[in-house]
Amino acid sequence: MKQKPTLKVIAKELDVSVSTVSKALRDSKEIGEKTKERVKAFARLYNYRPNNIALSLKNKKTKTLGVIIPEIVHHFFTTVISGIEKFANEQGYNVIVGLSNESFDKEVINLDMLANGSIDGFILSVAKETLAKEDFHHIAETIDQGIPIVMFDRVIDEIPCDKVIVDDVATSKKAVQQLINSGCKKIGIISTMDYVSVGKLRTRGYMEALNHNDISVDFNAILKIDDEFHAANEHEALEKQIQTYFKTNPDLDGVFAVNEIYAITAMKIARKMGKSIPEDIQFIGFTDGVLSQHAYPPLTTVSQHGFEMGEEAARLLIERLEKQDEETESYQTVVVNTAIVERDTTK
Amino acid sequence: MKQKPTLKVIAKELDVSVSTVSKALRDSKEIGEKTKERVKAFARLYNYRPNNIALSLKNKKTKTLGVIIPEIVHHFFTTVISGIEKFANEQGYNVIVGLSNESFDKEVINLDMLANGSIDGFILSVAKETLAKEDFHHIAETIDQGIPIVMFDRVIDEIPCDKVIVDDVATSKKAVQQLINSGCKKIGIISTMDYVSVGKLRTRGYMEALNHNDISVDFNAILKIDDEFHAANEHEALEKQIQTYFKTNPDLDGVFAVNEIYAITAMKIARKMGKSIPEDIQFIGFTDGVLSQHAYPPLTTVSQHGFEMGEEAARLLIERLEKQDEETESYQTVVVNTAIVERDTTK
DNA sequence: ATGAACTACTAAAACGTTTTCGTGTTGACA
DNA sequence: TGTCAACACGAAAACGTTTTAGTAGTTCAT
Repeated sequence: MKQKPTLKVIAKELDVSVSTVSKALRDSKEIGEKTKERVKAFARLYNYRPNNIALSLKNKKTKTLGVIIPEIVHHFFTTVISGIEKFANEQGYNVIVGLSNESFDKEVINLDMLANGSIDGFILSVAKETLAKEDFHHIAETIDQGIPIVMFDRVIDEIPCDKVIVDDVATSKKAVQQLINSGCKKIGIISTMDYVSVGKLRTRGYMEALNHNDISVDFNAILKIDDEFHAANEHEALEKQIQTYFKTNPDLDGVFAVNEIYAITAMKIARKMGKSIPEDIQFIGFTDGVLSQHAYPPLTTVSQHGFEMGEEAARLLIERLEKQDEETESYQTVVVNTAIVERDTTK
Repeated sequence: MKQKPTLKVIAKELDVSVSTVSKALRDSKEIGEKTKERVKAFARLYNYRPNNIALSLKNKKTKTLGVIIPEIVHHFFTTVISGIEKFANEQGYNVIVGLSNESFDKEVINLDMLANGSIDGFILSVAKETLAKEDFHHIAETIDQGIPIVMFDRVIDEIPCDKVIVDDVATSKKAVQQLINSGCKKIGIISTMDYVSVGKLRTRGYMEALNHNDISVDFNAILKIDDEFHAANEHEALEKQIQTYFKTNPDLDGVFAVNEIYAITAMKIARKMGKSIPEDIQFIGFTDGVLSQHAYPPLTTVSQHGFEMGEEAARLLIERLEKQDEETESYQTVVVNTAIVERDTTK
């Protein structure tokens, strides 16, 4: 087992000082050519690599980003991570991930664990429980300690920081309009509880589309899924809620769902009730993932471009980190555009 | 913006020495009660947290694990990560992820970037390109530098290290046997190229099952998907290969696919060719993910218990890290068991 | 011959901890 | 009164870097 050489051992071995070694490796002009060569050759031979931790301590920056998301087993989030990773790596940054599992406490712990110098900044999508509690002190405190945060997807309006979102209202309006254009007369929405910002906004877009077409909104056609945080039978509960929803709304011929799972589950249930898609009832989902692509029939969705969101988030964060405190320009909110990808659940 | 207090500023503020502060906070009996209280109160007030980087440098351990996987937009891998995260967090470890994107070079870079002191050990699933090249020097070197590696799923036999796998041969045999028991007469397999260890092993299990039932293996019924590493049209290429496969094997009434995507894509194509599932042709996939659950019809799969694999991998790694060099017990290979979850693509 | 200006290097501090080894002040005991 | 523990604290080293501020030794012009 070869131990990693340090500057000190190289120095001793070559009988020069540590500073000479350091400077030689960084090609300082203070050091003579022959010594430089000697040092570099030795370093190459023993495969010297500067110790990252020591550098972090010295420079007071770790070159790593902390990404905290509610759930990793989720196509949208992993796409975002891919985008973050790509951009971050290109800039020489690493990515450390924390999972909140939609839990407030775990979010706090994760923030805390990493805010002790392990990372330079956070990219965060807020846990549902946190949104429900409306307790954001941990986030505010982190920012207050000088650690920048970029929020994406699930953001908090009250917290001033960089944000990456899609225009949920406009996009949803567009999606519902598409349903209307395809001949739907009675359109429903399957959304989340209002405390989830995106659910609220998408519902607003839904209503705006209806209003815009002089269709009165039927509040019974608005389903807000109440998901217990991590009940074991989560998925059964979801099915049950959608089932009763369809029963109370038998005349639905179009459904807009705010995520893939809701859409696909609804489709499954509709099919079970004997409806054919898209003849009897049409569907559009939000967030384009593998599930939608491979669903039966393939689901028409609005694509959020998660990869791009990740890249943007990483870009915002790294730019702020590198700018340091020079110019503390104000916070940006980047809106990445969306696209409806038409597949077989719409006419 | 409150700056994080250090021991030094606390010491100055309270007019004691740095060592006193450190000891007081760690409840050393060397320090008098009143001083301890004074220090603790102050620390609590200013929310003091020891700087992780400094600790890492001092202790020569970072308490973080590096996880390098080929692809994160993949249900199996994210499940494994969840398992790793859970176990790691419970033990006070963080997880830093690197994506190889199935590329040899990116794998090398990732290993290199993190091996400079950033992490204490690796959990790794090898990139396809690396397996194809059979160039494992970067992995061997990392281990040689004293950084332990745990491999999972895609492992390398030649490299001695801890491993977490499923019994691919036995499981595949079981799956194919199930197909046989359900009345399939002509069973095919959709696998990967042989250099992907799991593809090879699962193919072996397939053949063993046939042999065991005195069915001769038809090598035309064995499809080894040739995926260009990240061609843009990756998925189209896959469909095309499967399509010609079905054409050359018109009498297939059972298909065993080594992953979800292959299975689902094959089902889609079979359906397009007018076959009904499971009446005309039955399917079993490997790796139980959302895709299988929500496929139409819901796909019978063998579940790999990715979460458990992640937990096991983290456990092996952390145990080795904490044991340090005391007892260098030999490497373990943990085999996590599998289960066939029957859904609607088998009779 | 003197000093200035290079050249090529070294010493030491600093980043924030923990820990080992002192050290000065008490109090008790002979 | 002198000696010795016990007590409460401090100084300094160490982890591996980078960087600032020297410092010898040489060269060159005056």
